[in-house]
Amino acid sequence: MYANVIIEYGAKAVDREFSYIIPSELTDKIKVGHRVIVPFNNRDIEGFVLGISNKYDGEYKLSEIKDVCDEEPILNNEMLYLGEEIQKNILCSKISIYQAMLPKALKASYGTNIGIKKKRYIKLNISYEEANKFLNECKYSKQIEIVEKLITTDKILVDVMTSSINTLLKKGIICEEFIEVDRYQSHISGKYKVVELNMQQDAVVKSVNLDKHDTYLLFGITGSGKTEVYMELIDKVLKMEKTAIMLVPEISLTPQIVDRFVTRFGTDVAILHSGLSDYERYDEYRKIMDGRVKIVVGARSAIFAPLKNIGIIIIDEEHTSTYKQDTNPRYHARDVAILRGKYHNAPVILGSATPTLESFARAKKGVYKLLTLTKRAAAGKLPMVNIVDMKNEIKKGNFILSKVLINKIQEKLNKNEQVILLLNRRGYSSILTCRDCGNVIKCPNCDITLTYHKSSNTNRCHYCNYSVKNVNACPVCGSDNMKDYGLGTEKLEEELNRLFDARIIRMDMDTTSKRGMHEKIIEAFGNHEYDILLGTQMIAKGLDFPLVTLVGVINADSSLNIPDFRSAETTFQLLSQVSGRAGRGDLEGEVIIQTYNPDNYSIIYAKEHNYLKFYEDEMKIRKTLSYPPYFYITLVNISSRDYELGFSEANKIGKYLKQNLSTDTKVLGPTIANVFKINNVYHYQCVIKYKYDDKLNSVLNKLDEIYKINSKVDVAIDVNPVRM
DNA sequence: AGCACGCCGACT
DNA sequence: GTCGGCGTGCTC
Repeated sequence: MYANVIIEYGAKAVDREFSYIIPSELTDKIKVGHRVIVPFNNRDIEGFVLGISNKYDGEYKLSEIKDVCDEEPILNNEMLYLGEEIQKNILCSKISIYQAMLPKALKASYGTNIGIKKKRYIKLNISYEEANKFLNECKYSKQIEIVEKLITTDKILVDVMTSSINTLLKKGIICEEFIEVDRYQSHISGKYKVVELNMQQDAVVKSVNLDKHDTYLLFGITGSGKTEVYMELIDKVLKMEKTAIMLVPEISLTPQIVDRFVTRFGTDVAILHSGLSDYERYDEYRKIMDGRVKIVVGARSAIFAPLKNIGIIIIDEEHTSTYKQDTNPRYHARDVAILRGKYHNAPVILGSATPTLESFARAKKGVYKLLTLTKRAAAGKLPMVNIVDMKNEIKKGNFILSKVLINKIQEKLNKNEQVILLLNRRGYSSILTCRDCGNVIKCPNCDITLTYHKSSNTNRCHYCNYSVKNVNACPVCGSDNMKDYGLGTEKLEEELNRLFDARIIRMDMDTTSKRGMHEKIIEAFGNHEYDILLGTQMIAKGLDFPLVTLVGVINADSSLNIPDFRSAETTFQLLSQVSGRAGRGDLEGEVIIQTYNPDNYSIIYAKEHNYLKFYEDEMKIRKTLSYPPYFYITLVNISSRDYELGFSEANKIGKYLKQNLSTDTKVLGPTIANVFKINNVYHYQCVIKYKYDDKLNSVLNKLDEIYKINSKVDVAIDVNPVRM
């Protein structure tokens, strides 16, 4: 018998199946999907069996499979099918897709050993009669104590072996039992309160047909109780003896969402997010594989959770760009969800207060079924939003916080209410410049300015992590007449501490890099141990604090100025989402947005909570400029350490695309990428815009084929990018 | 990806 | 005369 194996290496050059002989002693064991050890190029590596046949007609002298790694196949039929389908739409190696589906412990990776943790228990090995007889005869108090205890309790956990235990084991009075332990313990706080659904929520739940596949877009304003709808739907699915996947943005995987699911559904839930260690993740994953849980709550990769008999897939905050992986394999969880929904004949629910234009357009066309929630679930109304023109404030000398915002913060502090402030930039200041020679301090490896971090007194590059001690002198002319511009969260925190006598906590990548810090900050703020929470966009999503009555956006322009055709959309989404954090309880909330562009439509529509108007205006622009959802986009990124070579190859590729794609397809570029130099690698890009192009896939595949053996120039192809 | 060849420069 | 730089090519 022969097996076709894909090997663990993700390199494009070995992205194909290799044939091996299945030795006779393994023929009964090896099935498609099994993880195996094979000799490859004089060393042992791991791979997955993708096919088995009884003849081989190639000309290679084949080697034998060395061993099978697991009792059961790691990839089931559905996963194998998903791999096939996903590869049809995005360009990447097949192995990279299978690896992305699995926790580290189960990936094909020779030498990685992440095992199951077991604990030692002892229990009685003899009958109670015999045990009593032993107690009468035994004269060692320790041994008697143990046996007496084992008569009343089934088994005892043993942390440290003692001589008494060893003796009892040797005599055969007791025996050992090793039981798998669960290394992940979600700290559950509180009890689930049954929430009565309002009429709108109830209508939404009723209009989802759980017996067939359809994709629904649940368009519900912030605070309208989407999570309650999800839980009700999942409850119905469980009653049908089916299972459910619920995706949330990584950042929402805070105790807040986890709590609600765990308190309501208990041990039926497995949680998958990046905060887990490889061991914890393996334990959670095995619960899913073994069918011990019925619900999986997790971030992007949880869409691959090997649940059987799926009855519903929910993607919360569907507009979130992290649902698309930004490294190979560049899959979008939404696409995988729909594939799986079809496979299981189960509905897929996409939920958001600010859906992507693509999704909303599909809902309008009837491709998705539109469900809406227009009322806040609690008594509260949507918050009143005020826009402050910072151009006027600057004239008054208010560079960071406007007078209005300062007054409002003080007012809330006086009332013992809470405040959230959003500033989408970490560090202290983003630009350091020399007043004498005009030099701007830049990263030596990248094409961007260094950000000054006061707490560590370093200048850091947010692209390549380059870090250098700040010496407060110009590296060009030596002058110490340096000036910093640009506002970051560190400086804002300093300013808040100067202005207010309040308990302030900052949440950004720098304060949450340690494991568990994210949860800690959110819990502490939720317990009102702090009055003001300031942070980057990680504070914008999913948080629910009833005492928060004021949300301030310090600089609404930062996301507006990004050169990406979606910048208005992401700004609108960010402002709407963060505004939605205010006034979620009984208290009314308000929002203050500071901006230098008070007339920008995305800011004005966010103020008015008017998604539909934003949608209409933005769609007109997209139509004029031939952008999604009117056209599809594929981004071809050409990168090289060699500036000249990159340039010439990018031109070759541009020409090749223009000549070989359909005439209706537009090829823009090559141009230099958004950030030209990252880590000493120069990036160029071509943008392909198309409605339908049957040549595209083969042309891109050919391009990929050509450049996968080129070690000097790298070509990365991103189908339907979420960022330009 | 990782490793073996293979062909040209600075050293015991 | 050799050690070793990393370019090229192959792996069932």
